[in-house]
Amino acid sequence: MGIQERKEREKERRRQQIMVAAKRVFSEKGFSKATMEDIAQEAELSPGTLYLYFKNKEELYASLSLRILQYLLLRIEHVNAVKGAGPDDKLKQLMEAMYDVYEFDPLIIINMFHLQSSETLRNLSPQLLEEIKDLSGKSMGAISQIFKEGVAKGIFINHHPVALADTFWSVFSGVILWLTSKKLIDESKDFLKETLSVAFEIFYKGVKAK
Amino acid sequence: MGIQERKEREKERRRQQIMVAAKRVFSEKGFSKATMEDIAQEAELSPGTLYLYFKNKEELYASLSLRILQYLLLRIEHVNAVKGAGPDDKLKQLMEAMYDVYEFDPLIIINMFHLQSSETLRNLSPQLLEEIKDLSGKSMGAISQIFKEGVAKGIFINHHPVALADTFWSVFSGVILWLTSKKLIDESKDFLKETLSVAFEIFYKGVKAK
Amino acid sequence: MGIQERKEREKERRRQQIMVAAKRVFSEKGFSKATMEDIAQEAELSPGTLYLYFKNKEELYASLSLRILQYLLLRIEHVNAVKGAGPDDKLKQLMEAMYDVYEFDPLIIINMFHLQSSETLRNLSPQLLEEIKDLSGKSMGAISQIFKEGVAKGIFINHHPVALADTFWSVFSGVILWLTSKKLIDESKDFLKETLSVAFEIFYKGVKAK
Amino acid sequence: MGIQERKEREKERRRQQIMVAAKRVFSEKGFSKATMEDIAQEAELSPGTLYLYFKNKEELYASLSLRILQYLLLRIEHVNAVKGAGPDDKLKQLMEAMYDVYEFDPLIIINMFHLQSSETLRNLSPQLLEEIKDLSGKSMGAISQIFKEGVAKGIFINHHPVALADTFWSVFSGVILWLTSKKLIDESKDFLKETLSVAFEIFYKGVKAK
DNA sequence: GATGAATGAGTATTCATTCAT
DNA sequence: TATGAATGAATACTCATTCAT
Repeated sequence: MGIQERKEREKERRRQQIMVAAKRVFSEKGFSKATMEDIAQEAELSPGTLYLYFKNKEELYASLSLRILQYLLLRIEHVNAVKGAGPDDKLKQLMEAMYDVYEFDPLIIINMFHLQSSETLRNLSPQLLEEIKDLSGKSMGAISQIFKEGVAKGIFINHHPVALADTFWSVFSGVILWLTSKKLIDESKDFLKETLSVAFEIFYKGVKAK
Repeated sequence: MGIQERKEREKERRRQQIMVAAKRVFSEKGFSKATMEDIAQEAELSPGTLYLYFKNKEELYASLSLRILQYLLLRIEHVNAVKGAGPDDKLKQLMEAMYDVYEFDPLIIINMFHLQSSETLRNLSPQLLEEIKDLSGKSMGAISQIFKEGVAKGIFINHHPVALADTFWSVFSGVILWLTSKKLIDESKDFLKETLSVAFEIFYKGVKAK
Repeated sequence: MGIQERKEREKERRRQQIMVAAKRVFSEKGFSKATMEDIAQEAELSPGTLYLYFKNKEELYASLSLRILQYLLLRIEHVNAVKGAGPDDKLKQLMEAMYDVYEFDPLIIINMFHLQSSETLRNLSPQLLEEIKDLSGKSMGAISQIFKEGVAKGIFINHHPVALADTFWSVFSGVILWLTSKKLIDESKDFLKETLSVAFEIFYKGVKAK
Repeated sequence: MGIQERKEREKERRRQQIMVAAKRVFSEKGFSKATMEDIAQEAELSPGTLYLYFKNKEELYASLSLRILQYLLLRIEHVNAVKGAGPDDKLKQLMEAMYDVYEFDPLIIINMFHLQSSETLRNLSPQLLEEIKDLSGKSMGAISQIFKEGVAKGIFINHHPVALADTFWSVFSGVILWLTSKKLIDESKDFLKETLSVAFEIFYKGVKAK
């Protein structure tokens, strides 16, 4: 078992090593332009080895999303679990959590969108697909929960919590993508943070009842 | 002259025919997965013919953006030109305009983002590139103008008009992309419209001073 | 018949117009890289029109050779026909004739070689093929005739006249191609003439008996 | 080390295998008409494999020239290095060397000419380009050296050694090309050898002083 | 005759994936 | 397990040739 375990750990280490390399390469070139050769080189492995750990290119890409989704859920649940904090506070903390997640892996937004391609989904193993769906659902549920409380207590405007959660996520991803497209992010992280602040301030003010 | 003119029109008709086909195919498969063969088949033409009207795949794709950008600018300028309307009204009309633009061509957001790729830009003819830059700039300028007025009159919160315009666009594109990724748009246009309304309402309330 | 004749002449004029353009384009780009579109543009005609006068690209190219071969034969026969001139004189005049032919159309050498490609021959009409073979044979025969006389009179070394004729032609084409490959011709026509002189001088001295 | 070495040798073997196939195919069809598919088939490999060993079609073609140039230089330098041999002898040996080179690879002439195309040069890697230029230069230099000696000793006519070297090469390539174009080479190697002899004899006699 | 738009077969090149070692 | 050489299907783009007008 000790041996079994060590092997298991070693295997996980390799997966991580590949994913780190893949993240860098996908991040720089995008999914289509990045080649498995690129990733193998970045990971200092041979192309063949990649296929020992990931079924194919799509699954390697998707597994990146899985990791970030895990982190996302962790952070959001942590916000939700704080005792004694009102929806107001939680919303603010949620904003910060989202920013941290983005810092942890700026690809998060692109990942989330790429994942939806039916072509991509077709190539994933059912197990991975299931995990991703599960994590996405839980994350959105946790965000909704915050809004549910706020609406229930009359602190937030009377919209369906899921709609508010969707809108919250939209604002966040919209800002990221917009700034990315304007090439403003690479030049200045401060600018991104500031713009996100403005966006959230507006969102926050707009969300409050009365 | 009649002949010259008719030929010109015929040529334009073909361009449109190809663009309509391209829009469908790109829309379904995305830029990388769509092949020129696909588009030719959809347009009921041979692959070679596409190249009589568009320099290459990138330029065909970009020309789709050009058309939508033209329509976008038209609508925004129209909003701005209304006499006697306050920033409040204009903002509401701007929201409606954006929705119309989206209905005119749902690919608008994806187009805008794809366009930024430096690889893409490299392959465009300087003329087309110039036109696109010009139109994008003008559109964003027109949106900023509305916010400039609102801020100047103390109706909107005191943020830089360009920042507000960016945020406005972010909210819009974020909602679209988010719902697209959830495959909710195809299933229900009403749901999109409603979600956009919620998002804009929140944005609108958040933007108002006091 | 007047009408018939005028049409005939008009048709010939067009053929010439196309051939002049083709010569320029082939000369600049070589056979494979030159496109029918290029030639049509140079001739200020449409691509389709080219096919009214020439069966295909190969035949257009071959017809250029035909013209130059006609001129070549004319010049060589003229040298041969001079009364009272000895083989010595004739050889010198032959050298000059060759140079004139080259000036008339520098493509002559390349043409002669390209023509041999079995792929090319396959695409020629039997009639054109026959004409070309006929002209080539006659030209080489006429050159051989000069050497035949020289050998018979003991003025030239005792080699088979055809071998000498082949060698003569080889020296000429060899110099042209060699200088072309060194890009020396375009830069200086004088250099070509001088090098040809040296080559012919050597040839001349080597050819003389004793 | 043993492994490293064996791999290296295996790799070189593959390069040779491809080059042999390429030589055959280019030889038969010429550069433009030969396809990479043809070559792959001849080499009993897949098209993709060719690109593991050669950057592109141009470079594969050029590498054929490189090999023949290496052999050419080897032979010429060997002639030049013979102690006690006069320019006369060396010239004769040079003739034989040239013939051997031709037998080693009959494509030599065509290769040399194709190489000059600026289009071709553009597609070569700088390293390969440099090697080719270097070898060509050295070969011509070595030939010139023989003539330089002959002229200095008053054995050869008083022309610039480089001019004589150019002429020598011209005669050689001219004969080859001319006979090739007449399809005489394939039918009878003896005929080529004889014609080359005649040509070189003439050249030799013409080159001698007095 | 002349046109030039349309064709579609042809080709170099790339790259995800496999498999013998 | 790991390798990386080999594969071969896939694809953007070109261009000689045709044919309706």
